[in-house]
Amino acid sequence: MSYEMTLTALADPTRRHLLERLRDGPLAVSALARDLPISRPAVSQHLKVLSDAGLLLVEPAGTRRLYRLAPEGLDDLRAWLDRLWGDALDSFAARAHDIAREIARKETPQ
Amino acid sequence: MSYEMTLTALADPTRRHLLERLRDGPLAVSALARDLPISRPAVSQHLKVLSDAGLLLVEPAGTRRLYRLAPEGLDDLRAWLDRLWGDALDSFAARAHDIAREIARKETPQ
DNA sequence: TCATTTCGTAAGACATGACTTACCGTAAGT
DNA sequence: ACTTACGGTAAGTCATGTCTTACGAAATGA
Repeated sequence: MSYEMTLTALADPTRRHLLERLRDGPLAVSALARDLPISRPAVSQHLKVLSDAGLLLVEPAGTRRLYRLAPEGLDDLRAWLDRLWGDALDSFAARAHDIAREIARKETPQ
Repeated sequence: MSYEMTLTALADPTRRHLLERLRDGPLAVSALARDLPISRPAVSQHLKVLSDAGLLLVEPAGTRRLYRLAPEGLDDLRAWLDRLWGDALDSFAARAHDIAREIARKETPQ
């Protein structure tokens, strides 16, 4: 949902591995846990974090639960990144040296 | 540098706050620490993480060190996000229900 | 030269989060 | 009804990371 939760979810290597495996289509929990060095409950916990962050969707299929990437899962994060690294950044980069010299002469900021 | 380090750096609320403050231009360490509820050394440690991840550039100015956003700091992360949430995702989203029904009938995967 | 300011690093305390095993509920097959 | 397979949750352990204080190095000004 929020970009904060998205970043928290993406910060873990195991969770990134899960996302990359789901890149090729939906998978059940046991299938995801099969080639990981951790227990199945641990995978379930990671899947919960990813789902709560809006990155995954679940679809029950019999006794199994199929997880897949949520198409709009990255929207909030992308919006935040775009806002942070916006156009103003480029102009500042161009003026960086001038600004630094001003500051060195104590004209700006603390 | 790597998108892994970028994600680790962006996962912390304090570091995100630092980035947002630097959105408006370069600042020194003490200035950044002034309106944060943590000590100045803690800020220095966060700035090191951000710099190591390629998100910040440093420019010495007298006894001070001016930190600013690195214009290309998000490039690797953006590339990884684009690859993960690629076009194939949409087609899978469209076929999700069909796939789920196949799986429920045990035709696909574990 | 001496004092002051700014900042990085080291060492240790503490909180957070990623694991484990144990357990329970649900769906499907016999 | 009984068994098996699948998966979520709880409780506790352990590692990782985020703080703190203490200290030292470098630049500035008197």
